[in-house]
Formats: sequence, structure tokens, C-alpha cells
Amino acid sequence: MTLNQKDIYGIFTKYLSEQNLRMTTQRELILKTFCKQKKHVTAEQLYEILKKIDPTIGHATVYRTMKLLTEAGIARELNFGEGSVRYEPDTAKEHHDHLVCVKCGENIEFLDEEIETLQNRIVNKYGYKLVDHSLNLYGICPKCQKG
Amino acid sequence: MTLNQKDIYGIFTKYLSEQNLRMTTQRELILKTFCKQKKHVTAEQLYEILKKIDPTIGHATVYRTMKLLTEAGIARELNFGEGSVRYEPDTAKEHHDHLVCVKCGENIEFLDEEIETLQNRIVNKYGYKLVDHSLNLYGICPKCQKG
DNA sequence: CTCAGTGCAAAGGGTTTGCAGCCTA
DNA sequence: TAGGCTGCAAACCCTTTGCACTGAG
Repeated sequence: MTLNQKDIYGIFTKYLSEQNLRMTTQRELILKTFCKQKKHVTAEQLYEILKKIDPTIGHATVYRTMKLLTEAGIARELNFGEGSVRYEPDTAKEHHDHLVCVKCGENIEFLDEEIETLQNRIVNKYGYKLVDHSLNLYGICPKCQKG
Repeated sequence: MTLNQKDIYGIFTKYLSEQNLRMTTQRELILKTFCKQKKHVTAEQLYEILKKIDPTIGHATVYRTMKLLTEAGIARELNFGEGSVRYEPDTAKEHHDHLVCVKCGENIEFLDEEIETLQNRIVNKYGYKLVDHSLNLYGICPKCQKG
């Protein structure tokens, strides 16, 4: 169900050519580096990581590329209300949601079939066509409850 | 279950005095104007509305007061990923969630007991203590589907 | 008289945009 | 050669902060 790097690379090049855009060394580097991340990253964080690999890379290039990756369906934007957008790989077809610790920022991805079903029910009730959804639970993780 | 303006005024003055803060004409005006709004407003929008009533009112005062109202439990911050925070009256004890049209911005508030239950289940599963949650469904409303 | 509250303007963070030069098809 | 791509810096938007002044208790 998850896609490997080669697949993603193919998806991105396909998207780019559809848009009359090109694959470049920067875009490739950003794609690879983004996919390697274990945690959701902000564009800013990704930029910092990338600068260590290629110090000449520009701020704007990272932001622009993350927008492209989002449009291509490779990245997904997350908003935890921190004032900046986080990105996660959008490789799984099933949508998962997030449980965020408001103290330490740790976050868990979870999947709940029933929630997905209920969401569809709501959307149908109002005659909407579902495009996307975001469910964030904010809480205090076990560690922080003890500390 | 919903609170009237007098109640809210009382809640706010109580909160203020607890914090050794004072009720002022500006704070009162902002509170009243905020409560009158039918739709979720950003601080910026509220500022624009307030300027028509009192042109001398300051940007910062609105932002500062909205923070106070949030802390007092009167306003609730919403984040639809637009880059700015929206506020809604937090008068109902039950949490409601939002269904937002991505085309026209129309949004519906809905309440679903089962979703609330499921959220508690998730939180318990991971040993978290629930603090808050936000569920936003993004879709296309019936009107925009036709148009 | 004290100290919170205010408006203003400047600063701040995250993100986008304008632009000249570069590079690739 | 044309047009996309880049890095840089400036611009932008939303929000917060510093500051001197005002005003209520």
C-alpha cells in the first residue's frame, strides 16, 4: 500500500511533465529528502536539513517544490495551528488522522474506520461532496501526564 | 444551553477580575460586536467592523481582547488552514465541528455524538488525556456542485 | 499616584513574489 | 533561443511587542 521512492519519483516526473515543468536536481533532492523524514516537517525545517546537503539551495525553491509535491499528491499539508504548515508523505490511500500532545508535540497517527464512515455520513447528510478532511485530537501524552 | 449576552458579559468580567484585569469600554465593545457576528470571523475582519463603530480602536486591542476572550472560554479559535485564525463563540458545552465548502467558503456546524465517542476511544487507546480536538470536513456544497 | 489599558508603529514569523541570470530542451 | 528554474532579497500577511501616554481605582 505504501509507495517506494521509485514510484514516487515516477509520480512526480509524470505530474511535472503534465504541467510542462521539468525535473531538476533541486526538485529531486527535495523530494528524496522529504521522503526520508520520519516526522512531519515544516518547509522551514526541511530547508534547514537541505541546506546541510546543498548550502546553495534557496528558501523559495523549497516552498515552491513543497507546493508542487502537494499538487502532485505526494505531500499532504497538515495544520496543527502552530502558525506554520507541516508536510507529511501522502502515500497511503487511507486517510489517517493525528493525535498531538500539546505539551511535547509528540504525535501519533491513527486510523479509524468508524470515524471515516461517520464523516461520510455527515457529508451526505448536507449534500456535500467530500474533498478532504482533517481530524486533530489534542491531548496530553502519558509521559507528560507523569512529568 | 446557549448563553445570552448578559451571561457572557458576566463571565468575562469575572474572568477579568480573577486575572486582576479590568473591564473597559473597548473590551466591552469588542465582546458585544464579536457576539453579534453570525459567521466565524478573523481578528482582522472583526477589527474592520469595529473601526466603523469606533475609528480610534487599535489593531492590537482587538487581537489582545480576542486572546482574552479565548482564555475566558467565550471565544474559540478555529483553524481552517487559511493562514489566519477564525473565532467563534464558544457558548455551547458540546463541541461541534465544521463542514467547509472549499469553493465558496460556506460552512456548516454539525454535532455528532458518535464522533465524539470515537474520539474518546482513540485517546484512551493511546493513554492520552483529551484537551481539545478539531474536525474539519472540506467539501463542495450543493450549490457549488451545480454551478 | 500607581499600574493596567490603549493606539501607534515597528518588529516578528512564515510564506510568496519580482527579478536578473542560468540552464536546458 | 525561448521559457522554465533558481537564489536572493524584498514584499506580504497575520500577529505580537515596545513604548509613551492616558485614565481608572
